[in-house]
This record gives sequence, C-alpha cells and structure tokens, in this order.
Amino acid sequence: MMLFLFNGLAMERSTRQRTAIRSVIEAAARPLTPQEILDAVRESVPEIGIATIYRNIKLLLDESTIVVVNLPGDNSRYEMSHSAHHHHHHFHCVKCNRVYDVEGCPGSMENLAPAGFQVERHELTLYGVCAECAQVAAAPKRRPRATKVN
Amino acid sequence: MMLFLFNGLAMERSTRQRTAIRSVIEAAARPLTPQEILDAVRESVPEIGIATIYRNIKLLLDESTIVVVNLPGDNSRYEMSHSAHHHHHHFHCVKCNRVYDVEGCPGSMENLAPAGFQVERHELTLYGVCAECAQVAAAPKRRPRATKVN
DNA sequence: GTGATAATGATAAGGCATTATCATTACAAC
DNA sequence: GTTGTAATGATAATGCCTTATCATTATCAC
Repeated sequence: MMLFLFNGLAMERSTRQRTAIRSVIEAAARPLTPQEILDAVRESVPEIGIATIYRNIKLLLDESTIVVVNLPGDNSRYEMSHSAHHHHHHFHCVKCNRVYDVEGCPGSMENLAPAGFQVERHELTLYGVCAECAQVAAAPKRRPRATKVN
Repeated sequence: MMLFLFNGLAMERSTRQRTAIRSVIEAAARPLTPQEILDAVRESVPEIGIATIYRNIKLLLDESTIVVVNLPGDNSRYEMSHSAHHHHHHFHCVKCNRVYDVEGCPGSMENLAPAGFQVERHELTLYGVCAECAQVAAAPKRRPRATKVN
C-alpha cells in the first residue's frame, strides 16, 4: 500500500537483472556497448532482454554511476564514472573490437590548434591489436574470440 | 546511340550538381557532413536534393577523391583525400560544430598502450572554440552563425 | 504470506542517416 | 536539333540503434 516513498521519489528495487548489469559494467574495467553488456549479463541471467539493458543504462547515467564513451564511427559505450575521473584515453582493438582504457596522455594540446583557437579538451583513440588478440595470432588456432567481454 | 563506353565502363557525365559538389568539398579545406555539403551547394544550385549529395559522395569515395572522417559521437564527414595524405588531426568547435584540420601531432603513441598491445595508428580530436566563434563571442551580436560552410 | 507496484521481456514503434525507386531532366556524341 | 541514357529530385524504403508499450513477473514493506 504505497510505501516506497522517500521525499516523493519511488525507491529503486534490487533485481537480479539490475545487480548483474552493474556487476558486469564494474567488472569489465573498460567501456562496453549495450550489446556487450547483454552478452555478459546473459551468462548469469540468460533470460534478460536488451530493453532491460537500455533501461538500466539510463538509470546508471542519471545517477552518474556510469558515463558515455564515444569513439570515432562507433556506437556509444559505457564505463564506470570513477574510471573517468582521472584523465585517460582509449585503445580500440581492430580484431576483437574491444575498447580498453589507456592511462597515459601525450600532454598539452593547446599548441596544436591554429592561432585564435581555444582548446578545451581532447580525445585520443589508439587503434591496433590488443595483447590477447596478438597472442592468439602468434599461437594460431588456440581459440577464436568474438564478443567476449572480459 | 550507346557511345559512352571506355573499357566497358560507362563514362561519367559532368553536371552542374556534380561540379558544384566537388568544388564545395575542395574549397572547404575541412571535413564536411553531407548536410553541410548540401547547404553549401544550394548557394549555387538551389534545387539540389540530399540524394544527389549522397550519390556523389559515394562516387568520390570510389574514385578515392575524398575520404571519410569519423569523429567521436558524430556523423561521417568527408574531405579531399590529398588532405589526408599527410598525417593530421581535427578540431571540433563546440559552438558552430565545424571541424577543422589540425596539422601537428603529439608524436609516438606506442608507449601509451599497455604491454603487449600493438599500436597501428591513432586519432586525436581537439574540442574547443574556433577562432571565428571566439571573435563573435568577444564582440557580441555581430552576426549569428549556424551552418555556414566556409 | 499479501498486496501495491516497480521491473522485466517481447516486441512494436520511433529517430535518424543512408539508400533505393522511379518518373523526369539534361548531358553529350552524332 | 536528335537521341540514348546517365543523373537528378522527390520520396519511399531500409537499417540500425534506442525507446515505448503492455501484459506478466517479482520485489519489498507490512
């Protein structure tokens, strides 16, 4: 009988799906696409649908638990916002399409822009082969990988 | 009566639209979205439609006259491929949304990636205010700009 | 356990960029 | 100018990702 109120806000329920989604994003330690999240969550909650993934992504964005990561020519990915608190960039593996966080940064970019241009921020994306895919290539036919998350 | 053949390939006709599209892309000296191309071409060929823009973009891509430029979270842009022959990056103005070429580069990125990761290439996008928008902001109410091309 | 309702799953619908369709226009070789 | 046909313009259709709908399920304060 109408008891979930706290300052006029309905409380949030804890479901298997919600818990699994948060766990997956947190455990990944790299930005995931909604589809990657779906695939990973289905290992523990096989019946989950894509709509629930999107619904929870929106919730997590609203409460600033996660942030959007946009890379050139690709769909949005999402990662823990505490990962984004320190300045970092991304590595996009051209073989498995996974995106990894990269800690370093070449440094100041202000001098790159033409005179009169004010640089506020920058985004750097590295492309290449991740360590895991490089290993697979070196030792052929070990195990083909596709859309694994971790 | 069937005379446009050269090695079995139909010849390409020169139309006002096609000429205008190529001129616009060449004159811009920066990557343009299909919509930006449309807006600019309409100044000389007002009746042109968006389909013709896309058709000619595809042609220009096929003959390698232009190349795609993808920036984070944005639609594809296109610029002359000779612009892309020398390594460069891009500046995205957060006010007018125009994208400019930037000549410099911070340098080698190999050391940024974790051990075992092979870096093949990289993309750098600067965000900020372009010289023109900065001027407009300094001297307010001069002229509002929206989707102008040059 | 009960009951109110938030959350879910399946799927339809929406948005937006790009492509296909097709009747009409206009190049270009003669 | 004629004529064949590539190109165009208007618009419908596609494709993809994301969101809305709605009947059903499951959470949680009691």
